[in-house]
Amino acid sequence: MEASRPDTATRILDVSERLFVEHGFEATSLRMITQQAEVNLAAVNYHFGSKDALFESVFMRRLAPLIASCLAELDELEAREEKLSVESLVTTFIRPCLALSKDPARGGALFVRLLSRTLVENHRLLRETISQQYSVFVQRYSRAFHHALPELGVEELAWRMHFAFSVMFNAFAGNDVLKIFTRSQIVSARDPDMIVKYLVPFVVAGLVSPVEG
Amino acid sequence: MEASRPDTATRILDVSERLFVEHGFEATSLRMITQQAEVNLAAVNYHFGSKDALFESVFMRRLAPLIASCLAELDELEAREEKLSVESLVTTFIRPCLALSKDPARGGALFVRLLSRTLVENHRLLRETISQQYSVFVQRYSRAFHHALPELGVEELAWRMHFAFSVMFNAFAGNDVLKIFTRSQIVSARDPDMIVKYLVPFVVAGLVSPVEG
DNA sequence: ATCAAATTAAAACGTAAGTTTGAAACGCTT
DNA sequence: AAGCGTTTCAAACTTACGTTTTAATTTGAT
Repeated sequence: MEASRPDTATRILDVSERLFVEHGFEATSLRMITQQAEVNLAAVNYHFGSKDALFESVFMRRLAPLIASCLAELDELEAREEKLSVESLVTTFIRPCLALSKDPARGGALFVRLLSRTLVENHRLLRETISQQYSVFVQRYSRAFHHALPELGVEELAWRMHFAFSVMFNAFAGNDVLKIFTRSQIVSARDPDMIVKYLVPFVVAGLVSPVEG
Repeated sequence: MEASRPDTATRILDVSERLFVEHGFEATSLRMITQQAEVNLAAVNYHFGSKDALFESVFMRRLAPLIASCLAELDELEAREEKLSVESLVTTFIRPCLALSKDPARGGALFVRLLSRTLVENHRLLRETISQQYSVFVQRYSRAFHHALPELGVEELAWRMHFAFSVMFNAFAGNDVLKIFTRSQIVSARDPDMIVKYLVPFVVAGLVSPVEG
């Protein structure tokens, strides 16, 4: 028996996710999407209402579970340990990202790249909808890191978290600044596990480094 | 006497730089550009040939001097010191970025954001033209970091440089992952000098952290 | 002042975009 | 099998895009 063909809406979501990552939102046309999804052009507007609403659907399908996974890991860790290590905190974020990256059924590494693109493109969706729904994400991690690194002031901690999530995020998204300048794809030919092997120590070292006098 | 109005080509470049950053290449139309630059629609194609060529001009106007500044700092440092510290190496990259960020006449922080967008959008320009012209950039930094951190294997060093440039780059571009989830703009309300105060220690700590047994 | 080159201007061209429409096909309950 | 809401389909609509064209204007050297 063959794998049953997903319904129209799902086919549209899957193809859109890939095309939005490859070409960006503006450069991806509904005709490209519907052609590759083998559905009628009007199907997008019928099922989602508009191209903008389609984008939001593509986005939220992956983001909600990812955030939930991170917070679940955080819950579990806080229930298990009294004093949280920075490395274990970092891992609560990295493990769900890693799991997502290795699971083609959930879009694999595609969604992290989409998130990255969307962040840089500064979509209205991010500024409005998501920042309201998931502000708890930052709050939880801020509290946890504050307990793990009590010697850091709030400003310094905010910066270090900013840097830490920035580098983790771009690592999973495969955004290699240096590949701009060189053809070698050594780093970008990414085995997700390899990323973590080098990523965690780097991030932890930056987070725990002693404050300057 | 009033400031003389720049010539048409310059006005187009200035407006394009801002609009490409704000809306991206695809979402920026020649009509938006020429309208805000107060020039005729046909001026873009007359002076630059095409929208693609305009983008390349916008991009190279800033990139070439920035790269040159970094390499000049590197030259100067290598001529002055025998053994290079990681921090001084990091600074050869950060100082030109900082100078650029603080100089509105050269586009200020705009160009770093444009570079960031272009990287994520994976433009043909980056894959082809620039990687050939500026591969020396990566080579120089790779050699310098290898001398400063001889105990690191080539693979581990490549990853750490990848992470280091990633976080520096995103810091200057103002790409704050966490701002997705929270309205507070504490981190993003960026005084460039503040960035450096916290950025350098973070990056250096990650780069020099001991290799794991 | 003149003339050739460079630049600006207005208008139109062909194409592709997102969206809408109305009919046909389908699936399910009765 | 009939009827009805849901979904699919082909086609057309409006709009905006990048680009080209042709003429008007400005510029600069003789």
